[in-house]
This record gives sequence, C-alpha cells and structure tokens, in this order.
Amino acid sequence: METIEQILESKNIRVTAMRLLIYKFLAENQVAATLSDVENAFEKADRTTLYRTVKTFVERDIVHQIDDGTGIVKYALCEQNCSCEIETDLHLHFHCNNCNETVCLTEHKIPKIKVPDGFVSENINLVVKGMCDKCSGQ
Amino acid sequence: METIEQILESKNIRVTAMRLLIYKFLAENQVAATLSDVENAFEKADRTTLYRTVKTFVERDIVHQIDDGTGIVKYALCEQNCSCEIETDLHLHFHCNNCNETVCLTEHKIPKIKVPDGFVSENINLVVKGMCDKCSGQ
DNA sequence: AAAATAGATGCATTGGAAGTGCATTATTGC
DNA sequence: GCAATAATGCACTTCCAATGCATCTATTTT
Repeated sequence: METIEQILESKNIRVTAMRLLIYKFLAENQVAATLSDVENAFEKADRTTLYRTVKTFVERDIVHQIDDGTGIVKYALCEQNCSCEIETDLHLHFHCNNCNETVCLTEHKIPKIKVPDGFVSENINLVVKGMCDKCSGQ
Repeated sequence: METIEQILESKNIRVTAMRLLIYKFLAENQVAATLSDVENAFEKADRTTLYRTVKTFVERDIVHQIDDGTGIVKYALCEQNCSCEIETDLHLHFHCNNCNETVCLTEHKIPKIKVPDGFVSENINLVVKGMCDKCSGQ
C-alpha cells in the first residue's frame, strides 16, 4: 500500500501539508467534488491555493476532471495506475439529477465508439444522468 | 416541409422576427453555436433577448444543449421529430481540440450503457474529443 | 375598435466560477 | 546556513450565466 507521500513523490511534486489534506479529502469522498466543495472543507485556506493544488493534481494525473453537464467542473481521484489519457481506460460517470452528486463508475468502461472517416478520437467524455442508487429509494 | 413558423407554433411559442432569425442562423450553421456566436451574428440585438430566446428553444425542445467540456454551453437545432429526452434517440457529439468546433454526429447513436443496480439512467451525454475531418487534413 | 392581458424585448445589474500577476513564505539542494 | 525553486496568499480581472424591472408588442376579450 502506497502512502500519499509516496504517490505525490512519484509524480514529482512536493509533499506539503495542504496537498496531503486535499488528497485525503478527495480520497474520503465517494463523490466527485467541486472547487467550492474543497473550499468549504478548508475554509482557512486560500481559494487560489486550492485551485492550483487541484490543477496540479490534474496535470500530474493524480485526479481527473469531470464535466457532468452542470457547468461546474468536478474532481475525483484517479484509480491506482489509472492512465486517464488512454482511451481504453476511460470509465463513465453518473450524475444524479436529484441530489446533484456525480460518482465515478470505475468498473464500467466506455464502449468502443465509432466516429466517421476523417475524425480522430482522442478522448471520450461519457456522463449518464438520472437517479442514483441513494435517490431511487432502494 | 414544415416552415419555421409552423415549427414554432407547434411548440406553442410566438413567432417573432428575432426567433425566426435565430432559428435560421442555427439551421444554417453546421456546428454548434455558443451564445457569443449568436451575439456576434446579431450585434444589434440585446444579449438578454438572445439568451432567453435560446433558452426558450431549449425548453421547448427546438434546440438541444451541448456540453462539450470547454465550459461554454453550445446549442444546436434538434433534428426533426427528435425527442432529446428519450434515451434511445441520443446522438453523440464530436469536439475538435484543434478548431474548437463541436458538431452533432446525428447518425451515430449512443450505444446501450449499463449502469449498476439502483441507478436509473434517464439521459446520456457523450462527447468524443479529438481532431475533426477538416483539421485532420483529409 | 379600445381596453385588458400576456408575452417578448431591452437595460442595468448581480453572482459565480475561472484565471492571473505579484509579493511573501516555505522547502529543497548544495 | 544560503541560494534557488516551488508553494502559498492576496488582490484583481475576466467571462459567462442569470435576474429584476421597465417598456414595448401582440393577442385576446368585450
């Protein structure tokens, strides 16, 4: 089991108190978090720091960015060994229209998508919307 | 062939000069348009009017809203008889990372997506990103 | 046809989120 | 410990979405 310190070091970014806290926060959360969520969790910290920390995490493939159609970007930790940029590794996201939460369905990979001739597919964003298990009442 | 007037009337919204113009603009455009695009096309008109006109179109299923991950919502006319809200009718969108244009691939329907027990799928948003036919150089 | 009502448009303004420049503080390597 | 580098915090800007209210236009009612 890798420690958070080791994960950060392996990505060549410095281990700081702030980064450890934000990592832990994202790890404890089952659902994808917005920047506001992070801000609310760390009210003493500056917005910019949180913003740039998360941005660094995204650049180093520690967290991936989710666009669930709400217009607000959400963030979630990548799986161990996940390579977000590789098309075949992409999982799908579920956005609940009721509770507004977005979760990663990591076990559900995105099926192969055909595009017309001349189009080159590099990346796929797939968001399923509806009612999550908690809200559908079972 | 339905006229634009008939289309608007069938959706129970009033036919106005502005609405006809915006409809025509969207119909002539192959690519999905942002609100800024609409604003640039009708510089004499007020931003709010354009904003609300497009919003009305979305509410009445005349245009559909596309979230291609750029953070800026784009709009495109629905196909004739399209029922955006019905899952089986959903087509996919292609966003070109090079020219930043987004097109509807209306002939490419979204494959059936399985979600875990307890989750109820109501809608699917699928955006493929990469290079479009114009930019891939063929 | 005139009055009453509903809807569309325009102006001003607000709010929220993303992003940046710069000074300050902390961390690392020597 | 010192210099170099990176992280953090503050102030500010920009961009887009959204709304309240006044005005204008069109439809409906009598």
